[in-house]
Amino acid sequence: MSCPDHHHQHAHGPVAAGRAELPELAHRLRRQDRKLTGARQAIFEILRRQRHPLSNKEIFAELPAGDCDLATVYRSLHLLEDMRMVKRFDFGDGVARYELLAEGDDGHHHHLVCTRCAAVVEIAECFTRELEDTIARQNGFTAISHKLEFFGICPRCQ
Amino acid sequence: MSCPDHHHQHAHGPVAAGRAELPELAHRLRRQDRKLTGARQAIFEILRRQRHPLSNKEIFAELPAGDCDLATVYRSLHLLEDMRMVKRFDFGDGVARYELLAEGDDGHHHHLVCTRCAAVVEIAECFTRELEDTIARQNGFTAISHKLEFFGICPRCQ
DNA sequence: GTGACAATGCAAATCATTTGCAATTGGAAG
DNA sequence: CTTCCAATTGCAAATGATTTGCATTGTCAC
Repeated sequence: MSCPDHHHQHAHGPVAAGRAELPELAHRLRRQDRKLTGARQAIFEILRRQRHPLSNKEIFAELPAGDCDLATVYRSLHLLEDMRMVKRFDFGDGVARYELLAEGDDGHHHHLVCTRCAAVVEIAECFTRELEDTIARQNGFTAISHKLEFFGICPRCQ
Repeated sequence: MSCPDHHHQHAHGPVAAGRAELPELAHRLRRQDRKLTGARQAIFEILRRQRHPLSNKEIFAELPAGDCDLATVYRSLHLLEDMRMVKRFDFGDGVARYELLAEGDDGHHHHLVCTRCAAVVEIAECFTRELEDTIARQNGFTAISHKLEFFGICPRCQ
């Protein structure tokens, strides 16, 4: 599904030019009998612009004046997560945060979060698949995955 | 990255610690003008017996018939956490779980959780302090720590 | 267009956790 | 063994995040 064809990209004016992502969203939605609605496009855009984990509320706040209900934001993110277009992260504060996922990317990476100001830095993978496999094998588990986040105090908060 | 070996069934506190724990609890409580109450003892006992992460509700359920209020369980665990006698874990399902901590032990270890039946296996640390330091240095962070949990499907659920 | 069914708004419902407050209780002091 | 007072607790109501029922609206295949 990496077809970068975009012969009809004028749904929205202000949208960054040269991006094939929206049509892809539309395509992936329709393939599952889902509809490309204004709310979904807007949410998608916000995630594309803010390339770091955003909570439902933060996304809702970015939405142009009451563009849609908070409940719709929740529902949209669940859908996008099921469709693997978005990945959920959990920083342990009881709030789900989401990041856009590139097609084909499983989005696996980690973060370094400041415990004072909540600044977030992305961390490249530093864990071998090998280790996961070893743990899986030793315990007889399958379909293994892991969640890893780092916490500390950022330079500015020190 | 180089991961020595890890095993399940790892009890994080020497068995010997078991006996001296209650008086220790009392001592540590009094040192901070805190009281050794029935509820706290009971909760402590439960955690000592079930050596694996328990949620507030689970602890509450183990408590002899309405021995204390759920709110008290929550309050007690916060207190024990502040006193570092208990460590909180987060499996990403929006429920806090706690494990007893041996004196002096920072309780740092991870788990392998079955996504079907929620079985939990303890995993020994397999992450070098070194890596944490590198990440801290590269980003200018201090007081760094991390949270890591593994998920998969256990043998019985496959 | 137009109908079918997905999607949304809104409000009420859940769930985990917290908190206000009055009534209790541990434990240091007498 | 009382006494006293801050620490605790029970209870109920309050939070906060997230979910859901339902009537209405919006998309899109035909």
